[in-house]
Amino acid sequence: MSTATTLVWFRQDLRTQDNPALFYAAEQGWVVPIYILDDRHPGEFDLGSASRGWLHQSLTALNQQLQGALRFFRGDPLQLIPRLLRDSGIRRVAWNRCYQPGQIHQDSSLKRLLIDQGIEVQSYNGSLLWEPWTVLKKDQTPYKVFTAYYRNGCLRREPPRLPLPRPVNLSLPADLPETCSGLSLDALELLPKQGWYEGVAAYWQPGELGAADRLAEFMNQELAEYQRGRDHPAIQATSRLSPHLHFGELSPNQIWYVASQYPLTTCSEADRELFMRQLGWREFSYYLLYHWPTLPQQNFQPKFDRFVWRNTPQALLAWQQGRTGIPLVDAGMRELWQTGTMHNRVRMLVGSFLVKNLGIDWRQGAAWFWDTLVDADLANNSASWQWIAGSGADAAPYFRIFNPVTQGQKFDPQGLYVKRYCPELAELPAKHIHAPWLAPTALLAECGVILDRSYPCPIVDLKQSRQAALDAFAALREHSQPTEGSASANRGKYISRDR
DNA sequence: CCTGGAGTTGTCCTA
DNA sequence: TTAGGACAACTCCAG
Repeated sequence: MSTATTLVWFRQDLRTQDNPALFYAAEQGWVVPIYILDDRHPGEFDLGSASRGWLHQSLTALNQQLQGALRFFRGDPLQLIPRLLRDSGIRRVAWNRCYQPGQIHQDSSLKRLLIDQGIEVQSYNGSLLWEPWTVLKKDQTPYKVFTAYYRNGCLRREPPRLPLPRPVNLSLPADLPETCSGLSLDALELLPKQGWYEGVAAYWQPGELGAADRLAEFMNQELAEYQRGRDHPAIQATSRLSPHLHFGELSPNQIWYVASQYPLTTCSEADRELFMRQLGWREFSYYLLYHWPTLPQQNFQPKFDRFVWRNTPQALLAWQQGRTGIPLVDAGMRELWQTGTMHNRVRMLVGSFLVKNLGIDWRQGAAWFWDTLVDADLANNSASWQWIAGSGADAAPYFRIFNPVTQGQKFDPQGLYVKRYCPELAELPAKHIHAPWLAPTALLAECGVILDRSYPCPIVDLKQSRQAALDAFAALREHSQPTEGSASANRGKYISRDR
């Protein structure tokens, strides 16, 4: 194989458009695309079950885009890639960077290893608008506050790179040695064996084409109502692009430029900026994870280490299964189970409920989301759970505790969202749907609701548990010590999570 | 080094 | 009914 051939290693960039590694490899000659499933990561987060199902479909789609030339492998990239290069005689490798701490570590080891063997290695930024190490304050330390990071750190520097086109005339050689042909996609065993994934799959169209459709539909149908609708879970007003983004079926750059160039005759400046700001939040999560790699395991604010979480497996199970007796919480948790996603506002609310009303460690919530969300993303998941718990960077103040009844009345006033996922409450009038335990007994009977039988009573008293949380968080304050938040102090160590 | 303004998404009580 | 303030300091960040 000549030096004009590049091994292109796909990871979280499962697309052919705006894919720097693929684009520049194709410019240079032949391309051998590979995917490696590494599900024996030592000290790394394994893919959750929902993500594995999505990945299977996304790889199917990518393989179609690549005319069936994608080669699948399973194992350790540090051993596989050097072997593939040896066996095939290919002397160049390209990939787009990943940003999980374990991946960064693995990639730099691999890069060193390959360069020592005289292999040319090309790595690109394919998944972030701004590289985390380029956005720093004047004193060269990383930001901890979103608004300053986004406004002064990101928006004032040079704009994100423009998206690249799909490579024309992709040259995909077929004549590689037998040992380089890899496995079938099915041999990766990504599809969950249980039937539940079929329900999830019905809601989504994984893959580059599905992602492009979703983006176009969001722009044309939903962006104009974004500000007004995005907080109402019964309405489809959010972009639902997160799983596509997570697997790199489209890049943030593609979204950024489609949005920023969208004519203001159709949407308002406020809608557009609010939406683009969400991409900013994604950047901020990756930024935090990069500069504070312990974000998935350790409280960003060390004073939370003193917090004593309640170990109540039954309450955790009730939360996971959507039978806490709080309709909006249960609706959200059931949406998650049935569709692999959950509306953004409801995520905050079920998170607040788990941490503040049930007093359960945010890591337990993060672990469940990790396993069940099709958009499970280490950066977003960790940063967001720490945000809602109050332990994070620029987090919600501890006294900001969501009341799921009030939130329901505000954002699901008709109870349509609750009714969709809690059909046993469907007959209840809107006035009572968010707090059935307060409804008149006669009315409940009339609507076919038997508390503790057809639908549970609340497993906690909202008012009492709120006060308990306020007291517990206030106690953290009394003997608080100076916090050491230095980036360098925390860097380097990545401890595997106990699952 | 000092200073002052600001900080995603809330709730509850009071007037 | 509704609007405004309290909640609790504390750190961050820019000038």
